[in-house]
Amino acid sequence: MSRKIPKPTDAELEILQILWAKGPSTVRAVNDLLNKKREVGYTTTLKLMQIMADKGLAKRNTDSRTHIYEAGVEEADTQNRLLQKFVDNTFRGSAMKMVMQALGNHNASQEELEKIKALIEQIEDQNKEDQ
Amino acid sequence: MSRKIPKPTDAELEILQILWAKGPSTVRAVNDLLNKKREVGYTTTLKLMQIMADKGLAKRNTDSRTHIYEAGVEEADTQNRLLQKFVDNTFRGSAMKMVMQALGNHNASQEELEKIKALIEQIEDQNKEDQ
DNA sequence: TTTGATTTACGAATGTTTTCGTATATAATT
DNA sequence: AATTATATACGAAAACATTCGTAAATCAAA
Repeated sequence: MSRKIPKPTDAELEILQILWAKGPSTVRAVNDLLNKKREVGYTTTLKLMQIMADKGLAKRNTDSRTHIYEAGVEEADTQNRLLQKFVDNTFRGSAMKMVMQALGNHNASQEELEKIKALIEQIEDQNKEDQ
Repeated sequence: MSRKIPKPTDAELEILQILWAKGPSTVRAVNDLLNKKREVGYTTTLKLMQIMADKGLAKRNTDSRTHIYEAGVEEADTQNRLLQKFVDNTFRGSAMKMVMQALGNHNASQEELEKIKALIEQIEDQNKEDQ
């Protein structure tokens, strides 16, 4: 059993963001949060979360009448998978091209730049070891 | 006239990549290239390219019987728009988080890292001027 | 207990994207 | 000229994603 968990759709990703940020939640709670951004019917959210549970994108606890849902996939893993696909589709696989564009567009603070520099140094050290 | 050009779908983006890379092309040429990656029927590609022409995502020259299509949107612009949306959806708007993940995942060469470092310095200089 | 509120389940309508069959026209080949 | 190959046009089927109405069950309040 246990088939491969599919790529979340946009609406599913929106819900995953909430589950990742808030942890185990009711449909009501998720729907309330969604409605701070845009209008969504309760049963719409319910249906999506049921589908997500089917797909394995979410887990649910049905012990009490009010079911509790939590993310069934890890945030970093999922982001990486989506990132990989996005880079392939949009930047023809060139992660570096994307990074350059993102850096160029975004108004990076000094603090952020320092973090990136630190990471780059780390990678450079790694590269040296690999030689 | 000239209404807003919409975000390309996945299949449309795949075709745009080819048009960006190869320049003006026939449906046949695009379809052949697509088929190196996955099986697609000729009329499927044709239909998509016609839709893209309708939307403004592609331009076409119908002078000869065999129409010539070219990209109707610029590569960098389109990538940036899609990047913005992707960062919002997947990284809750944090471009930096995404950059860090991309750098971490990807096996960056020394040359690539140098480019990024150069860009960072450039941004830092910019930041200083802004003070 | 009766009424009203909240929840899940189910199915179907709606909307969008992708795919392709068929018809028709034009060009190339024999 | 007749046949075959290649092209566009059109429409609709198929696949997928989103939305919501309605019913049934459970809980809370009057």
